Amino acid sequence: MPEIPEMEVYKRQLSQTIMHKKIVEVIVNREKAINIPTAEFKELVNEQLIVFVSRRGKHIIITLGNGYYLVGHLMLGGRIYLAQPGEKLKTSGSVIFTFRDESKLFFINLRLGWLHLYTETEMDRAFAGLGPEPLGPFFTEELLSTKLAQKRGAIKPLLTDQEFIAGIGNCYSDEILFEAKIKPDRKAKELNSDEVKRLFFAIPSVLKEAINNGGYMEKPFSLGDNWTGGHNEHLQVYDREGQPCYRCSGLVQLITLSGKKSYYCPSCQK
DNA sequence: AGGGCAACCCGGACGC
DNA sequence: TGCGTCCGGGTTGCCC
Repeated sequence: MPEIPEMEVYKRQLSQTIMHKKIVEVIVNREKAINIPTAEFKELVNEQLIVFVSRRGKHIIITLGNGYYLVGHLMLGGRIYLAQPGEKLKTSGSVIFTFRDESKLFFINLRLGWLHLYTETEMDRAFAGLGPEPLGPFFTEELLSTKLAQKRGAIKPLLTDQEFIAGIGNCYSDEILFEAKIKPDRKAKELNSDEVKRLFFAIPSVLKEAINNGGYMEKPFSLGDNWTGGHNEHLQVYDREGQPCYRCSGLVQLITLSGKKSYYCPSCQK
């Protein structure tokens, strides 16, 4: 379930590999994944140049030469793969773009995930409800503190609320709370200023470390890529139920909060 | 407001 | 090896 670090790793690799390439073929194997009729989608995407690659929350954004935007959300299990010219893949892919140099960009396993073609207005509308980018300049301690004070619920589910902060999901919310030494069921508005400060610093610090390590994905982005997925063995609490905490040797516990799995160390998170 | 829940979807895990 | 069953995960929408 890609979150900011995984999408950022994709974004950086896409920026280095597909920029200024021209799309010469579009294959849509899964029509449900796109937002307009396939013929229209192909008409608007084929023959276009890739002019920019960016990210908003968990969305990847590919800007085309004609001013349209390909906006993708991988949801669960979705992934992106860049195949070298002539490289054969076992999976068919939900949507595939072939470039003039015969490399191919695969969007794979878009089951709940999607790849939409938007005008700028449509994209703005799609992103209108998203909270601040936690790695962006507008995410300040004061903003976080103010927003926390307005919320009655527990901090863990709040961190995964895309309207509260964009791009954090189930895994990194647990990792962030571990780093900040805050228990996931603590009420957001009851965090003291020291805890808010720790949370504020833990958010970018955990996300940036995960990005540097390549995120926690299982599959590479392309042949020879040994960056993607490097964070897997660095996770502190996520999916480590019953295993010793790396910080204090307490046992990592799993609880459910608002229907969300929440891993934490009961002895060093307060 | 926020918690609960169903729907979406199917790969992968598990049972036999 | 195979076939059936079930679960998970982010998001949306609807209910209370």
